[in-house]
Amino acid sequence: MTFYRRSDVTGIARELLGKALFTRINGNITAGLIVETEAYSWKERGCHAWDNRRTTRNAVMFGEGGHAYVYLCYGVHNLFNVVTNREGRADAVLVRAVEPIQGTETMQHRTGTKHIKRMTSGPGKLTRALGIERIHNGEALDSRRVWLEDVGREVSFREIQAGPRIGIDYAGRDAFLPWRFTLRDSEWVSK
DNA sequence: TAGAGGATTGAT
DNA sequence: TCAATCCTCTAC
Repeated sequence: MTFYRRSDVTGIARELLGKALFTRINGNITAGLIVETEAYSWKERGCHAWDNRRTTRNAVMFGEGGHAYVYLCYGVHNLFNVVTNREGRADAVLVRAVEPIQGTETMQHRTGTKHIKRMTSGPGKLTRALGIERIHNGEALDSRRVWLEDVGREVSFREIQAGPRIGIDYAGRDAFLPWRFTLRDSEWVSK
């Protein structure tokens, strides 16, 4: 868990590419290889914890790194973040897309889609496929229900593409920070 | 306690 | 381009 407790949130966001996000829901294990992430820091306006704003919703961001931050977006979608940094420093990495690697049929059943390529290509879609809901908010990421694993997928520096984050126009200049990271040429990224 | 709006998605 | 949808957050 020390991996998550560093202050380098953009470094962690890069390093999460190629790692796998697992869930076990009612005995069903599903997993996706992380191919797209975004970094958020309390130091910038894109972040829910900007300027150390502490609310009921974002409370887990202020806890120790290595926990899940799950919140409801637009009243419709659950978005999954990895809380990073030490207690009191509210940083997080949003997982925006994964490549299905286990339990694909279960994920198709949950999402009701035949198009596997579009099934997990977005932050709201991958949580639905993996069965992640707000009850998982605050869950430790070495738990039996939600966890991350290194599955031996090597990611070279050249494979990582950086660009501005999506959907945070309200953040002013901070919306231009190149804090969105994708695996170059992956067919599983959003949009 | 009311009102505005959101780290999205899929249909038009 | 637009509606869905439900809290959360802020201001009064």
